Amino acid sequence: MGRPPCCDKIGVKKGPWTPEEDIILVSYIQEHGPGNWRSVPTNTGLMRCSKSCRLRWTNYLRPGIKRGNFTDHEEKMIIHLQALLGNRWAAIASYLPQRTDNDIKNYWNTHLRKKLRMIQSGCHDVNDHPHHHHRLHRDHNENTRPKSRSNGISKGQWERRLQTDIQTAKRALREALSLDKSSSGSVLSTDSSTRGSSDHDLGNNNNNNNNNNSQYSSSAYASSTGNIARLLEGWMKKSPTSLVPKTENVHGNDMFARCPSSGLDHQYPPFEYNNHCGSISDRSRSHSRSGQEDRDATVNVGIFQDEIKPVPPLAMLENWLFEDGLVVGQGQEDLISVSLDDNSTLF
DNA sequence: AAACCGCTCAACCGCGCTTTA
DNA sequence: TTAAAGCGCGGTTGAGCGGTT
Repeated sequence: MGRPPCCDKIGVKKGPWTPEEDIILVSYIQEHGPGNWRSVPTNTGLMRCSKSCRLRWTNYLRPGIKRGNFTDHEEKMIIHLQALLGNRWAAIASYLPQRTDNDIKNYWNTHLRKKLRMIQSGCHDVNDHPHHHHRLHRDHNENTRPKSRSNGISKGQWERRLQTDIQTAKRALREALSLDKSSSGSVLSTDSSTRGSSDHDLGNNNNNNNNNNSQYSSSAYASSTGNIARLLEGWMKKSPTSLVPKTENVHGNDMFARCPSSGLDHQYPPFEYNNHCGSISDRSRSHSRSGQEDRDATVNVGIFQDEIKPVPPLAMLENWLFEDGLVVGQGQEDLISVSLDDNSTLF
């Protein structure tokens, strides 16, 4: 007997969420906090599956989410984190607290994978005009994520393969980024022409001044989402201290100034972000995947305590990536040994 | 102007894994 | 120990949009 569905399929609404539904969901979470999703449809009257509610919250309604154009820096972070971690989108998203794993996955699939493929194939014409390229092929073989789940490779094989993959990815990445640096316009830069009106923005601007997408167009629903965001903002301002992010902008455009997750920075984050490069200085090197330790670290931090996860020090990753073979920076061997010998630390 | 086509992305599904009671 | 609940992810779908013909 298999696992029962998270909800019965009868009478469950599917499809895009309406602003009214968003408000209902947000109001409920405002009162009860996220979690116990199974009870959400029951208690709110939403004709939605509990999983759908959770996804809607985590991907779109949760405070601190930035939507819309990815900055060059975010793009580069995604690229080299993907090279490091494979398609572990949640892990990657933990370094970009304003972005959701779904958002990053979509961005990777629709933009970055294509760009990297073109770069690696020696084609430098990476203008991302939608009509200059054929539809993305679903090339599943290029995933670097270990597929131990599906193919049952052993941990040893997994690690060797990961190490090989990492080396390959690092080479490719160095090439890509050197191309990027050598050109006046970033090779990997976000092509705003491809993003157009489909970019949804919660009414917040990115504080990256290098990002020239100062004007976003927004769809009707984006503005609806913006309304929800404003509703949340108001709620945050009047909420008890434990729930109130100590920032005037809960949607966190100033993530690098207030990090790790603006709007969530009241959660005693283990890392600080560098304002400009976005790197993370390690405040607490020793974190554990142990649930108890995580819980201990986030005790009494409010209703969003499940939304911050400790992440490995990105500065180390960056140093390792960019300085590999050039300068043996402090911590590189550490990182390699950590990542390959102590999975509990990195993963 | 309309049909067609390709792209984007929100949303869904299914599955395996982990956590919790 | 077990089942339920939740999480993370890969894969996919389809509406909406914009460019091309």
